[in-house]
Amino acid sequence: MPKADTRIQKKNQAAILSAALVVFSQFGFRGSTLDQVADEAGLSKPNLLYYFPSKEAIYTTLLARLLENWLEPLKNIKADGDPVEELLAYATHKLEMSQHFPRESRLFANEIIQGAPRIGEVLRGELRELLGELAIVINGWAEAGKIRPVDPYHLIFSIWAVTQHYADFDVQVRAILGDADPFEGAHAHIEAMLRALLTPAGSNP
Amino acid sequence: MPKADTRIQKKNQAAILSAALVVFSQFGFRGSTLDQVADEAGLSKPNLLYYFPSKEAIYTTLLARLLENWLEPLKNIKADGDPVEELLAYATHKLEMSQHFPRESRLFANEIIQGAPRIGEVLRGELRELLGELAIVINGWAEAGKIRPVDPYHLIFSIWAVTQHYADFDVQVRAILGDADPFEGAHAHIEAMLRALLTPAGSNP
DNA sequence: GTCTATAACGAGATAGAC
DNA sequence: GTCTATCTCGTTATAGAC
Repeated sequence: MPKADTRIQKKNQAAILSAALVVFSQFGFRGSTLDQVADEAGLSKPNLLYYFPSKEAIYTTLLARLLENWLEPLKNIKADGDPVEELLAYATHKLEMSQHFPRESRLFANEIIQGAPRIGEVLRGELRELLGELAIVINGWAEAGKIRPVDPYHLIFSIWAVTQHYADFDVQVRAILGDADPFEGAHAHIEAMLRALLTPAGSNP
Repeated sequence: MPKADTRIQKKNQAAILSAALVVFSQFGFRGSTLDQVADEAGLSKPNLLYYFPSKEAIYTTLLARLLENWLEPLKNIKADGDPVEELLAYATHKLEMSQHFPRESRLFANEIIQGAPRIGEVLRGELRELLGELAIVINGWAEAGKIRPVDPYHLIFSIWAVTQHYADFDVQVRAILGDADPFEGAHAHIEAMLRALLTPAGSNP
């Protein structure tokens, strides 16, 4: 990102990043070419490299932005809220991210599947720490009898898995469902699954 | 696959496919190079192309083999078995595939994320048909009161999602869990989740 | 700031000796 | 059957005109 000065520069930078998201999320870093990104952005290839020093720089800029949005919802789970509703709200938010930002999800998935060479440190650092804190909260809820006992880590993994599945495996989901909108049924199913798992025995009908 | 005659030929073919699985599952088709596959296989690049006519041919051979193992467990769900146990056995089997064949899972994930250009027909054809039949079975179980009412498609999606997550997002799972073995906790969690969701109200403690 | 042209390199595939 | 050498093309990145 050389200079973020004029309006047209910001616009071109945004166009490049938007185009790069489309391409990288489909083919991964090594499978994508600058020609594809340039075409998608409506710019020439050298012009891309005027705004960003390298292919790598475009990709890492994209990843860095993504990680912020990725970690932020985790921090919004409130220990003093209603446990089941807090976790349901988190899962619903993640599902809506899959619905409205599927390319971001696939970009992330590509990076992880390939061994997370560029964000491994974040996973082992900030993400791990965030989840450690959340695990304590969830364990506290279980001990207080507000939810049924559950492994907090695998609970989060399963929320990630089922929500991101609808973005990352979108092609497969739509191949099977045909014209039906996946997300309506998905939300109802995930809510039912989490309520069945988490709601303590003897709570409401 | 030119000739599948002699023993050494079969061995080299197997070495190539095994090496190709390692490489393609990590970098995807376009991100992988024949040099990498040749190195991994301990053969020269021209020698690879003696056994297979092209890079594409190696990849599609791998995909075709994978698809058989991928679809087969679905067919083993028996309509006359105990519903909850049948579905649990299927989920357990899928989880064990993630544990013992994670590269196959990542190869499949790469292909789907990139839009399934080579297996889209299988998804819209055989897989869709298989799931249609299974959905009828599951709906029958629900109507007979043997499981709680559930959307059969999203139930299968969620089983796929949570089991494959442990292979495809292995790096992230291990970054968070550290030294702990993911699969022990995973199995217990998935079983608890499915039993909570599926077991009809008023069945055993 | 944006373009054409091109350098430098990597990768899929082939030729031909052994 | 397997190798070395090479052809050819696609890709990243740069040089330099406008």
